[in-house]
Amino acid sequence: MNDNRADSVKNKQSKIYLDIVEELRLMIQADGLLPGDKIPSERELSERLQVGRSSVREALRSLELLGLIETRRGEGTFIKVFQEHRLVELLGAFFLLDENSRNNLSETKILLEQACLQGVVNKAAQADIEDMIQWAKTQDFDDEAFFQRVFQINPNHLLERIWIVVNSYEKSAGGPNRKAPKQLYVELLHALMHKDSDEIDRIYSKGIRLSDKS
Amino acid sequence: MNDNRADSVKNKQSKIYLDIVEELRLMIQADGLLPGDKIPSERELSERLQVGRSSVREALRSLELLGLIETRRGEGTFIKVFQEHRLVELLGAFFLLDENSRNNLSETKILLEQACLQGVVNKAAQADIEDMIQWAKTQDFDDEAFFQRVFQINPNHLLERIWIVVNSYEKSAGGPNRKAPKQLYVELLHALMHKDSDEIDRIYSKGIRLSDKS
DNA sequence: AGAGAAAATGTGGTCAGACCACTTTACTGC
DNA sequence: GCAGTAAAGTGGTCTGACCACATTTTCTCT
Repeated sequence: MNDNRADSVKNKQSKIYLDIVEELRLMIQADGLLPGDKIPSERELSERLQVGRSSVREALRSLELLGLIETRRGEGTFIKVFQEHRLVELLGAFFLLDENSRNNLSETKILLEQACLQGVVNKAAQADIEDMIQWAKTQDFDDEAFFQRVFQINPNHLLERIWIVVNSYEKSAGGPNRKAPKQLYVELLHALMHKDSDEIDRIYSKGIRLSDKS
Repeated sequence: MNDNRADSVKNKQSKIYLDIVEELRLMIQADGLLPGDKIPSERELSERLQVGRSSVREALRSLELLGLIETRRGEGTFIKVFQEHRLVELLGAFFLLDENSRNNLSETKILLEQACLQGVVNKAAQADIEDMIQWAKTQDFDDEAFFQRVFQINPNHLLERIWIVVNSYEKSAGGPNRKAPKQLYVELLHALMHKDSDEIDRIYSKGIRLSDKS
């Protein structure tokens, strides 16, 4: 058996499908593939990586359940825009989080949101904030939708992605359903526009986060 | 959603492996299985659900990647403690193929560290801090090892997990090699013990994070 | 030549069976 | 009783075969 896979040489330590997940990650990274792009077919991957098609499928199905890729019968497999997937809800359905984890989730989420708000103050485009004020005035939204947008206008999208995960987890764990008066959100946006950090912190901590105590 | 295929009568609407995931969920719930418990073997599931073993494996491998189950060759498949999930790690690995996110690594890391320090002030056991002071005085360590320990004594281990990912990726992305005089770290620990938030922030931001500018 | 139909091709979806590697259990001979 | 070995059970992987669906190519009839 000449397992000539440049990097992992006969690495029986880990399971093949995990290797493939990693290979795919590298491949996507190397080729600069973006959401919507097509990745090689199962058969081609199987041949290229010198593994059975079933192993390739185990890897792809895993990534699909994770929401990272999407497969369309007869067409192919495509990279998916990462968004909130029902998967995380599934997690909640599987196992309940213990009290401690739940608190961690809540705390971490708040922390990310506070950091995001500061980030917006320091680095977001003023125009984005103004747009969001218009949006807030005309649209209906809940707490989640609000912060989703706030994270979008923060240039640090890594933070956004972490928040998405944590937020999903918290929801699936049956976290508190936060919802403050719309007015507060609008005030928060104005404070953001005026770069009034203290006011932002006050509205967020004392106002929006008031109702639920963790 | 008309996701009603429990009966599975020629219902080609959804993929088999997703059905199996759902079946497993119900099975676990019905039998009241807990972490550590063993679930039926692949072959038994295959027969019981009247599906191919490869489909069963696709489902199991997906759940395994999610960290919901654990498989041990020759033994079987077991339900895993939810705490050990690695969703954050996984998603993190794929997030970072996004070029833009890479630039946010340093910023996010600092943010996590600051948050961790505040968390230690508010919630860590005093004894842990004292232990760490002893450790710091007698051992040799670098910046990474120091914060690794700080995160460990912070009760919020979710934060730790996130940091681990961000940190490792920053390293692999060739981030700055931070290293402050040992004395500063010791001072930081003392400030932690005295719960002097301002001092902590000062030492961290102006001292330890002095050299590198982001 | 053009439009529509039919066939070929490509791709994911699923299954069955065959081995392998490893662990647990049962059995056997002393 | 005990050690050593055989058998059974279980996950890990591969191969090959179909099916279902979508796209592309080819063919046929006007």
